[in-house]
Amino acid sequence: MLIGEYTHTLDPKKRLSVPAKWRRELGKSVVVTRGLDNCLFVYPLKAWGNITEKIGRLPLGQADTRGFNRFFLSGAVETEVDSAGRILVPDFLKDFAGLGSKVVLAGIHDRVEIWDEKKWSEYKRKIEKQGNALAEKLGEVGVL
Amino acid sequence: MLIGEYTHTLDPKKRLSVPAKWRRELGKSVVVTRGLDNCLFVYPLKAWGNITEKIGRLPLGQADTRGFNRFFLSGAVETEVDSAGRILVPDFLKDFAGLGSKVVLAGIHDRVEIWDEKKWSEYKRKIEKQGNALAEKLGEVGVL
DNA sequence: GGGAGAAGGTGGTAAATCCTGCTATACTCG
DNA sequence: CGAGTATAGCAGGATTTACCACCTTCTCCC
Repeated sequence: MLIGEYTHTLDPKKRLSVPAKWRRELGKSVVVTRGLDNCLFVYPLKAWGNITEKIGRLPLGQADTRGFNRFFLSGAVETEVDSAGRILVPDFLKDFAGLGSKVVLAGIHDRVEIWDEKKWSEYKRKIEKQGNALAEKLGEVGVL
Repeated sequence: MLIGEYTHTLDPKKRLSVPAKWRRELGKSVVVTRGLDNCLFVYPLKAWGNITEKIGRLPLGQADTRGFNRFFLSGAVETEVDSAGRILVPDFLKDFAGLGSKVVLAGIHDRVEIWDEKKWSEYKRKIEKQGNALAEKLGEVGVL
C-alpha cells in the first residue's frame, strides 16, 4: 500500500525521483495522468490496466464520455522508472498541475498523487481545518 | 494503447509527423476521417475494420444513420506513413478541422485525434472546469 | 553520542533519436 | 513540350534519454 508524503525536486529536465519506499510496489513502468484538484495521478502499470478495461465499457456516443476520455486518456503517459529511480513528467502534465521545482508526492491507497508544493500545503490547510470542525462537532455530541 | 498528447507542426505541404511512440501501434497505413467536435480521427488500419463493421450493422432506414455514414465514411482517407514517420492530411480534412500550422495529436484508446492547437486548448479548458462530472466518471470506473 | 558506511536524491554529460525544413524527382496539365 | 505542382527522400539541428558521479542524509554500530 502506498502511503506517506515526500517532497522532492522536479529538475529542469522534468525528472522526478520516486521515493525509494515505493519503487518496489510501483514497478518499472508507471502511468502518469491528469487527476482531480489540479494534481497528477501515478499508477502502477497493473492498476492502469484495470482502469482502461473499465473505461472501454463506457458508452461511446455521449459527449461527456468523449470529454472524459480525452481528459483522462490523452492526459496519460506511460513512463519508465530510470536507473536512478526517477520518472519523466511531460510538459503538458507539468503545466496542467502547475508544478514548480518543488513538488509533493502523496501515497493514496494504490496510487501516488503529484502536487505542486504550494498547492499541496494550501489544500492540506483547508482539509485540516475541516478536520478540526468535524472533531468539534463530534465532541459536541459526545463521540470524542 | 494510444495515449498522450503531442504538439507538432503541419508543414506547408500538409504533412504531419506522427509521434514516434505511436508508430509501431499505428502501423504503416492509417485511415484519417472526420471526427466529432471538430477534430479528425486517425485509426490504424486494423481498428478501422472494426469500426466499419459496427457501422454496417446500423439500421439503414433512419435518416440520421444515413447522415452519419456519409459524414464518417465519405470523409475517410487511407494514408501511408512515410519514411520519416509523417502522414499527409488532405485539404478538405484540414479545412474541416480548421487546422493551422500548430496541431495537437491526442491518443484516445485505439485512435488518435488531430486538433488545431487553439481549439484543443479551449476544449480542454472547458472540460477541466467540469470537475464534478469528471469525478463522477472516475467513480464509475473505480478510480476514486 | 559520535563516527563510519550505505543508500537515496540531484545534477551533469554524452550519445542517440526525433522532428522539420529543404532539395530533388516524377507526374500532370495547359 | 514546358511549367507548375505534388510527392518522396535526405540531412541537419534540437530535443530527449540513458548513464555516470557526487553529495547529502539517515542509520547502524561502536
